[in-house]
Order: sequence, then structure tokens, then C-alpha cells
Amino acid sequence: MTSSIEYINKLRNSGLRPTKQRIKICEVLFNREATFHFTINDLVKKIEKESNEKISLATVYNTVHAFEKKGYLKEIPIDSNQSYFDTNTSDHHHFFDTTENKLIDLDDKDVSPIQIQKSIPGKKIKSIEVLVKLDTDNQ
Amino acid sequence: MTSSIEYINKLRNSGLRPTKQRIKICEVLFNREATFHFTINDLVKKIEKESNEKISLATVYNTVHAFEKKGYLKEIPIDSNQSYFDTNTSDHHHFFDTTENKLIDLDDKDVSPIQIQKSIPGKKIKSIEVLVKLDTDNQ
DNA sequence: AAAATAGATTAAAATGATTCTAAACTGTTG
DNA sequence: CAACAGTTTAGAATCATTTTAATCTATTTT
Repeated sequence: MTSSIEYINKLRNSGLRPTKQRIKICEVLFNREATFHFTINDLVKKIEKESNEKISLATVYNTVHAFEKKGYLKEIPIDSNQSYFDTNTSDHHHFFDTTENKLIDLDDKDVSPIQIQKSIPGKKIKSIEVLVKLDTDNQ
Repeated sequence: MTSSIEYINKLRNSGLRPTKQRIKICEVLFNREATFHFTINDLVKKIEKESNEKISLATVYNTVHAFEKKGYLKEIPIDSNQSYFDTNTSDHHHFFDTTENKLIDLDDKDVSPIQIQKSIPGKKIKSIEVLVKLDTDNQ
């Protein structure tokens, strides 16, 4: 449980004004043990459940993008028309359960180290992401 | 260079009527040596360039989805709001050049074999996809 | 501590990719 | 060739996301 004073400091330290909307979103996103994988829609629902006052959809988008830019959130590419975000910003990979449309973290130790033998002149590797799609096993 | 008769057979064999729109789309997609990575918008532009008659956008969407379902195309997940498709449906991975928004194939031999140490009860692995994001190297 | 200002929030409109609709059209089968 | 099922089409509808422009608020200046 992190107190809102810590979120206020965190926000201020990264050059974001600690508004009541941003503090609320911090609480929803970061006051939890497990990693939180979400779409904007998921987040809006959580906010509504945990709060009486509503936050405008545009603010939720703005805040998520601001947090992503500051490195507090990571976007996960999935073949969907919705963006998925992850509160775990460390280098790690994912399962994606295609039946339930849910992301599951893979620890780094769960995936063999990945080496890329090819390089493109003038380009450097920015990230390596593995997405393991899962299906229901009916056998 | 594949003749349109072969596309007609290919379509008929997979239960798709060989209409002139579908044959044209086959020609644009599959009459090439290199793999073709594209968005719907890219494909529409290619069709316009190579053809006098235009194909309705809805038909392009329908056809791409039909081809994907039949296994002639593969969707590649990228953190973008546009869907990317690949004419190379074999198991392989990708570079994504984030400066130019372009996909580049990685041969299987360019990526070390990937082993997943974790499993989820009742689920089986459907696919493993690696996306290596590239940035311009200014050093 | 009030005034000024830069940044943030908001509802609503706009955008852009994709999907749907319903009418017209075409390949296939008998 | 008639009948049917599948396909194409333009345009409308949808859905996630972004923009707009007015209002509001945290911070800085005086």
C-alpha cells in the first residue's frame, strides 16, 4: 500500500502536476502486488468501481500516455484493435490467452535467452518481445 | 510469375469463388519473390497502381480476412492501430523499424531457438512470435 | 496571499481503421 | 438458362483514440 504522498512526489519528480485525477489513476494502477495488464476500457471500469467521481475518458488516455512516456507503463503489442498496457515495465515476455483475451507475464527465467544473428546497418535493437499465444487444450 | 489459372485453382480448391477481384488481389500479393508486408492501405495503393478498375475497400478487407483464415496470410502484431499482414505464413519472426514503420523478416536461423519453461494448465502453445524493435543508431 | 501563467481536465466533436448493411451482381449447379 | 448461394459495392455505422476549445487548477511571480 503506497500512500498518495508518494504518488504526489513521484508525479512531481517526473514533471507531472499531481492532480487528483492522476493520483487516483496511480492508486488504481500501482496499489497492487501483481502486475496489472489492462486496456483503457479495463482501467476506466476499475476507476469507476473504486471512485465516486468520474474521470473523463480523454484524461485517462492522456494520463496513460504520459505514464508510458515516463516509463511507468509499457504497451504490449497484441493482434487486436485495442492497446494493452502493463504496469510491469521490466524486460519480460508474455503469454496471451486467445480464448479469454488475457495477458499473463512470463518471467525472464521462463524464456530461454534470445540471440539475434542478423543486423541492419544504421539500426540498433531497441527491444525484443516474445508473445506466446495460448489456446484451450481440448485433447 | 504465377498465371491466373493457378490462382483460380487455388481459390476454388479452398472453397472461395475465383472472382476477378480475388484473382487481382492474388496477383498483387503473391506474384513476387520477396515476402510482402502490408497494411490494408498499402494493399489498396498497390491495387490502384497495378490496375485500372478499383476494388471496393470492403472487398479488400473481406478478401484479406478470407485469405488469413485459409492460411495464405498471417497477421503480425505491432503496437500500432493498423493491422499488418505478411505473405510469408511460415514460422518466423520480425524486425520492426520504428522509424520507418516497416517490417523486416527474420529467418528462423537468425533467432536462437526459444524454449518456454512455464505452462498454464489446460492451455497449449499456439504460436511463439518474436518482435525485435529497431531504432535509428545515431552514435 | 492575490495575480499571472502554464499545464490539466473536460465534454463534445472529429478522425481513422474497420465492420456492417442491404441492394445489385456473378459464379456455379442442375 | 434458371435458380441459388456466394460476392461485391457504396455508404452508413461502429469503435477506439485524438483533437478542440473552453474551463479549471497547480505553481510561480509579484
